[in-house]
Amino acid sequence: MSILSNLDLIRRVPLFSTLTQAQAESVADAVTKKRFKRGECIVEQGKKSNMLAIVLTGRARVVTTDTRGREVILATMNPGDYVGEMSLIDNQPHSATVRAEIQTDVLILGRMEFARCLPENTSMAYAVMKGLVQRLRHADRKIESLALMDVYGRVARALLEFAQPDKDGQLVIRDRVSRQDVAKMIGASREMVSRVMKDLEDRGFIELAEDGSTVIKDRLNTLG
Amino acid sequence: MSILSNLDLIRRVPLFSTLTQAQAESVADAVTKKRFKRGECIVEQGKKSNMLAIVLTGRARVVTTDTRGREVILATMNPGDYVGEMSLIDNQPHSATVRAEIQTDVLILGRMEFARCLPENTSMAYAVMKGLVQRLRHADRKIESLALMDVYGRVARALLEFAQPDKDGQLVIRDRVSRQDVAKMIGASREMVSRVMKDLEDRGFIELAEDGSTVIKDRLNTLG
DNA sequence: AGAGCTTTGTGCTGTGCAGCGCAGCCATAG
DNA sequence: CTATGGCTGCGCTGCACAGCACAAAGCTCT
Repeated sequence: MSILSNLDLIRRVPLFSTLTQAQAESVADAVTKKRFKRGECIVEQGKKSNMLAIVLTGRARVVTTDTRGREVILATMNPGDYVGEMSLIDNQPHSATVRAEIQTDVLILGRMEFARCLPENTSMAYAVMKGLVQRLRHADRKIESLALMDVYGRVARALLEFAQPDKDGQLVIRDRVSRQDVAKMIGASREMVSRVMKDLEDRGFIELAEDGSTVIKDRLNTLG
Repeated sequence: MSILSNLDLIRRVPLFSTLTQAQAESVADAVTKKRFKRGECIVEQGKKSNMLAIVLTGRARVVTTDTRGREVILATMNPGDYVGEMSLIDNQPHSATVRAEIQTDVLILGRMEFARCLPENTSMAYAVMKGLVQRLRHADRKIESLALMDVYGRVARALLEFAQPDKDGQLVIRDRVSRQDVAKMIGASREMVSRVMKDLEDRGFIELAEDGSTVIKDRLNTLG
C-alpha cells in the first residue's frame, strides 16, 4: 500500500475537489481503502453493496453477462472514476458487475457518508450529475452504433475512442488493447475483429507498431 | 389550450412535486407553455436550446439519425417526462433529437430558472439524478440486448417492456405499436420484425386482437 | 526455465438478416 | 367519394458475421 493518508488520497480525487477542508477531513475518516486482485469483483450485478467505490490505481471493467455466459463490456474505469453511485441514488441492485482488470486499489465510501455529502455540497452533487450525463451520452452513442453500423464501423469508432493525440499531434493508442476485448465492447466476434483490424492495416487506416501501440490515420474518421 | 394556470400545471408534474408553495409560484412565473404539432422538433441534435421541456400531453420520441438517414428510437416521452436536462447540466449540445409523435403540449423552463431550482431544492436535484440513473440503466439493458441477442429476443424484450398488466392480471399492450417503430427501437428491419411477430403469434407467445391491442402470454419471458 | 494459461491468425460452413420489389390495406385529407 | 401517403405481408437474393477447429505465439506463475 502507499504511504499516503486518506486525506491525501481524497484530495487527488476529482469528485471531491470542491469539498471544504472540514468536509474532506470528515470524508477521510469515513473512507476505507481496499485492494482487489486481477479478476476480483468490486461490485456484483444483482446485489447491493451500498457503497461508492472510487478507483485510485489500476483498472476495472464494467460488464454484463447473459445466461449463456457471454459478456459485454459496458465501460472501463480508470483512476479517478467511480462506481456504485447509481445504486446509492435509486436504491436498486447493481445493474452490472465491475471486475478488476489488473490489481486495483479502491477507496470505499459508505451510503451514509455519501448521502450526507450530497446536500452539504452542491457542487459535488453537480459533479455526480455531470458524470451520469456523460455516461448517458456515451451509452446513447453506443446504442446508435450497435443499431446502425456494421462491425467495420464499430471497430473504427472504438479505436478512435481509445486514441489520444501524442506529442506530434498524431492519434495513438498507447496501451495494447486485446482484440478479444474490443470484440466484447462492440458486440462482435473475436475472429471478426481480427479480420477487420488486419484489413484496416492493409488499407492503411491504422499502423501497428512492434511495441503494441497503434497509430490511427486521419482517414479512419471516414469509417467511424 | 387548457384553462389550467401554470401553477396548476406545475403541481401535476412529478419532478416539481417537492417544491414549496413559494418555489412553485416562482417557477410558474418563469415557465411558458408551447404546443408542437405532429412531426415538429422539440429539441434538435447538435444544437443547444438551453431549456428543460416537460411533456404535459401527447407523446414525443427521442431519436438519433445517421448520415444515411436511418433512425434509432432511443426513448419515448410521455406526460410527466422531460428532456433537455442533460444539456443544461453539462452545457453541451443535445445528443439526440426529440420529435413530437402526435400533437404535444410542453412546459418550458429556462436555463436560469432550472439552475436556481436545483440548489434551492435538494429533493428536486435528487429527482433529476434518479431520472438520469433510470435512463442509464435502461440504456445499458439496451446495449446488452443489441450486443448479445438476436432479433427474436429483442422483439420479445421490447414487447415485454411496453406491456402493462390489465385488470385480469394479464400482460397487454393497449396502444397499437407499429412494427416499423419497433424495428427502429431494436435496430432491426421492418420486415424482420413483421416475420418475427407473425411467428410469435403462430407459436402462441402473443395474441393480436382486432382492436389493435396485443396480449402477451407468460411464456414469452422465456425468450426475453 | 518449463508448464499452462490466455491471446491470436485463418480457412470454412452455415445462417440470420437486410434489402429489394410488389401488391394489398387502412387512414386522413381534399 | 377518390387520391395520397404511411403502414403491412411476402418471396427471393445475397452478403455479413458467428462459430468451429486447429496451429502458433505470447504471458505469468512457481
